[in-house]
Amino acid sequence: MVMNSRKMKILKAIINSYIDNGEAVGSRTISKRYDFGISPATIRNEMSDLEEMGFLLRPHTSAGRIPTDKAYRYYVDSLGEKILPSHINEIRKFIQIEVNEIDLLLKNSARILSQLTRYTSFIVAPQLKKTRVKRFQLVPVTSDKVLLVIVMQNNIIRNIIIKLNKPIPGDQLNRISKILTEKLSGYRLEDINKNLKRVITEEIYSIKDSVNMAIRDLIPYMIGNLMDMDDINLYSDGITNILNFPEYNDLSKAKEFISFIEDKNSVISMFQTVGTHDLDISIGSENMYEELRDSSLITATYKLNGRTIGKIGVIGPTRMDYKNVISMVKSVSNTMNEIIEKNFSDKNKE
Amino acid sequence: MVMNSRKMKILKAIINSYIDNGEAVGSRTISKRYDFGISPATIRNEMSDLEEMGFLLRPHTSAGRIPTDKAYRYYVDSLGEKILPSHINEIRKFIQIEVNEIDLLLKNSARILSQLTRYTSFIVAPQLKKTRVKRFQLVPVTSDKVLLVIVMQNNIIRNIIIKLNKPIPGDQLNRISKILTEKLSGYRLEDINKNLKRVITEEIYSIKDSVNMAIRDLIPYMIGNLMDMDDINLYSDGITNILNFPEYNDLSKAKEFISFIEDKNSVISMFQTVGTHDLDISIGSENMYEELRDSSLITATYKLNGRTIGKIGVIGPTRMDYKNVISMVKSVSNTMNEIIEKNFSDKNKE
DNA sequence: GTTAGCACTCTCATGCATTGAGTGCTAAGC
DNA sequence: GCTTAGCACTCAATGCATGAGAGTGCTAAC
Repeated sequence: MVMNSRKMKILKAIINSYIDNGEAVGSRTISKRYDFGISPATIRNEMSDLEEMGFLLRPHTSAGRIPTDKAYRYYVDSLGEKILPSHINEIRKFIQIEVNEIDLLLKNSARILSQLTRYTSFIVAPQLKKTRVKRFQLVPVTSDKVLLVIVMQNNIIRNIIIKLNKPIPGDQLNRISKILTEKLSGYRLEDINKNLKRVITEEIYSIKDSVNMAIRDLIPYMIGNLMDMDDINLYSDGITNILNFPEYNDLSKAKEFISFIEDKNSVISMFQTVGTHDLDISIGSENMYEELRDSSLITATYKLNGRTIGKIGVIGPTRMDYKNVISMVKSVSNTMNEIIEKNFSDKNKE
Repeated sequence: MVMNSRKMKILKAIINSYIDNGEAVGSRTISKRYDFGISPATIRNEMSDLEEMGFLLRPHTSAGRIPTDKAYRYYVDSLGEKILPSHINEIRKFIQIEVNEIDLLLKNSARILSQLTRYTSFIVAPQLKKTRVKRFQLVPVTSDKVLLVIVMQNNIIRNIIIKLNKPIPGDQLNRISKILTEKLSGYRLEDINKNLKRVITEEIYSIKDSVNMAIRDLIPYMIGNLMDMDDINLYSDGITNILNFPEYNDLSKAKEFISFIEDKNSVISMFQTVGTHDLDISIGSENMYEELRDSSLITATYKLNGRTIGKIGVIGPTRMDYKNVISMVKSVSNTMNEIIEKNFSDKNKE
């Protein structure tokens, strides 16, 4: 049995109809709604073939047919690269081109993505451990606490509050900040923590300066805290959107799904199983996780200086409006790239 | 008709039973489960009285009776102040006594509160506008961006990134930070923004110093950004917990509830309608919001230096395990107070 | 004042027949 | 040989009747 253009037309019609209504479609429906110039009986024959080929299945004898994961895959592949970004203006307006804090950008992007698609959106924040440090600044808070502000080379900023055993005189903090910046800028966060730990410590310890003792006191706390800071951050939005879809009218199913996507760790490892292309689509059974066997996942990346620094994604039922969702995911990722480029790229290096 | 001790015993038995099972309770059930030494028929008479008094109602003739909001109110009032905090160790362990960032404390508190109660928890973060500033520190980010770190007198820290028109030389930033701290520390954030805006501006403009021009450039941006920072922050957790309760098996009801509590603004204004006691309870129809007519809200406050700075709350069905929830809300609020006292109070003033 | 007995009410689950959508097959038509 | 009208068949969904079960109110006896 081989696919031909008429089978293809019918398959697409079935998929579109099913995506619209969520109801199994029969031969008469297709014949009436689309004017293919062939009778329901003929369509029945073709549908029977498509079923044999694994593109359709019947929930039960007297229902119509619904597309299989294979059919969605075929459909999505046939859409190809033709899908254009859309809603660009809406997205830009909502996300704001001028955004200074990357966290806000990610949060807003997750929100607009879930609002546009009506599905659940996720955004994996950039991991900082591979990022290089540009500057340290210590700020006194109380007698036994200092704030360590870290400015990364990509202009992302992180705060760590460090509790000291011995207070460091306030007037020494600027001097120490300067030394830390001199000695440590350009290193990756993870290197400061691991490999270079000893080297750096020695180098800094050897400083002939009045603040030597204060630094000695500070360093261990700093190293301990740097890594805590870097757990992967995840933004999500529209988790309860799925309650609007008939496939989750079964509450136990909805709960299973929600408890999966509410678990930060499962979602993060889910993101690690998908590809790393600019756009990846994972349909139903293609997902590694049992809990997502009825869901599709559309992911894209966002970049800084050409390097992927994070991922965004939308999860919805396999009966998903792929065309639109793909286009929106593309748009949001493009817009994010543009904004990140503008606000955080190397061009802005001091 | 007047309440007597037997009626009271029966009413409490009915409420407890209904809280446990969520099923209307009949006279035989009470007679069997509790050994009151009276027959179902007698209980029936008493129940009939209680119904007349407005404490019970029947969903339909052949069902048992369920408590009204008035009954819950009576029940809760009769619990009085006797309820003791519980789960203290669990809470402390989870929240961590040593917490440096208040945001983390709030997030963790919301989580443990929803996990313990199995309902939805909320925490309203402290508003900063009434808080006084302790220190400013500017940190260079790029040539056209500086980071303004604000340390409040309660040791809460906020970052604002300010985009400049004219770059400020890096070596002037520490000097400017010092001037800003000298001139502005002790003022409330809102005063810096509003009333004192002009005065402060003039005072700072009058500084005879080489950095005068830089400050003139900075101030307008700073003032514009200060207020943005202060939208009320809300943490919530366990929103989907309600799906576990039979009263929300009706999906449309669940959706109505979820879309209400997912809307930050409704929740914040809801918190503004409840009392400001250490503990407030709002049962079913006592709530101002139509969407909460079947829900109860238990709120408490948390304090810093004896002044209420925020609220915490739990929302669940009116058929709520009041005794336990009240006790847990009390515990969490107590633990928060303790931690805040330890880590953020005036005692830690420099 | 308490309680056993009883008629009554109402929901819920079950079973059964009906309906309707959809299919596959066959035979006739182009 | 492809297309299609006709028809028997299947199966979920719907509606309806029925009985069981839980609970009540009332009455009369204790």
